[in-house]
Amino acid sequence: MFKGIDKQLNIIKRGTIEIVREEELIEKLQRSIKTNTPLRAKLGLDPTAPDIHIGNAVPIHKLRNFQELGHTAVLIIGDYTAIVGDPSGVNKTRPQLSHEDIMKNTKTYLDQIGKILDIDKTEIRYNSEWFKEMRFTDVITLASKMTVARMMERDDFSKRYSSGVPISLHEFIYPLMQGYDSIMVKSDIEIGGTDQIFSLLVGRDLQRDKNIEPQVALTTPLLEGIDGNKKMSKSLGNYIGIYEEPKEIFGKTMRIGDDLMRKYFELATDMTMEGIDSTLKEHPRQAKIVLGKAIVSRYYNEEIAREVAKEFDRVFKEHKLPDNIDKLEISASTSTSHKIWLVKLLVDHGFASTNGEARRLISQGGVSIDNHKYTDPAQEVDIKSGMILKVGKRRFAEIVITQ
RNA sequence: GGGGAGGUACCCGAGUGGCCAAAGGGGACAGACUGUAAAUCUGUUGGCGUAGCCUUCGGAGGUUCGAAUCCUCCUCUCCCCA
Repeated sequence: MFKGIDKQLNIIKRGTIEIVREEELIEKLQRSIKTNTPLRAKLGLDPTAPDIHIGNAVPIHKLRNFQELGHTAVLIIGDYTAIVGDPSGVNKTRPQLSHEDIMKNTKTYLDQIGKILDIDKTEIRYNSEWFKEMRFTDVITLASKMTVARMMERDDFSKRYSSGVPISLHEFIYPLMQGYDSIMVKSDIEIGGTDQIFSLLVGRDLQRDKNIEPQVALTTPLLEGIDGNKKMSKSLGNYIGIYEEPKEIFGKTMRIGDDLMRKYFELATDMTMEGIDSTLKEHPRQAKIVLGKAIVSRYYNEEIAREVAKEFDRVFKEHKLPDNIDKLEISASTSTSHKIWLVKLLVDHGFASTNGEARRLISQGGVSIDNHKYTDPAQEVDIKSGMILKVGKRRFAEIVITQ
């Protein structure tokens, strides 16, 4: 029923940074095979941002690997840990989320996770299940398992402390909560990004303290955002969301730096290492197209991937118009002559958020209609249906005048 | 509880009475170059139908012809002592 140890290990180890400890993982796998019992692989996600991107999808795909190997995927929705906010790797206290935000984010999370995991086979648990029942004395007891010195060994905390950035007391509780989750779901293996290692190890300590066999901690690399240097995150705006339009996913992928390609291939696609190696020998642009298609295929399908790649070439290589241009409807009643102030046109239809921004776009040569560039912010244009408005390099709209 | 230092635009950070819509950097946006690359270079980056006007420097008052800058109170943060 379960694959052999080597086969399983091979899959499990791809794209991981560290396994603490590998011997224990092997033991667990052996026992699993012998007793025909699936292992429980845990991944905790805090619904702190409403979207999943290909960076935080990395550990989710790792969880999927376990699921495909026949083990039990346990997904923790950290509706209580989200109240605290994971201090890992950040340089300031995270804002506390309201219950409504958490519930809203949870909903989109679950919708999106279905793109990666087999939801029906996934054990989904909310950590409010046990945390909301806790009494203050329980919290005190839990807190007693951790020392301040150990907490301060962490880079993120010690840096904040020495540079005078506040650390709130409740942030110390976070890893304890995450570790406590492991006890409650009887975790055999916990997956997390490399920045999670501390919390994962705390889980082991807490389990040991309760005389439970410690979980194996498995870390996956953090994926840099499309800017190429900072960790991919929603708040930095350097992410590729798995729920974005295929052409957005593809376009954003094409914009990453060449040297980031290998990592994206390895962590954001299902391609084999051999396939990746040979693809990277091609012209970088060609390789990047393969990458873009692979990522789109992962969350949509190959046909859509082919289409967006084709469209991309049309627009940016052949400099033609895209196949599908968003319609920009203008009511005829706005003006009888259809003469409209360009600035107003841009602002009214979301191409700029303020008049100032629209003026800037225009005077810098970023706006054209039917290939005619307008550079005077005071410009009024005579618009007709069918005219093509272009803003910047990649925003297009076809003007449609409605009665 | 006592003492000290601070809160400046999206972020970091300069600015101690007028020359401040506020240096510099980062980010973002646009342009050039290109492979829509990346890197680099140039420009823009509070609002307003913009040679002008309006609103900003934690909050509320006050002094002054004039306040980010001085005073009072409030509030938040950091450090030292207890």
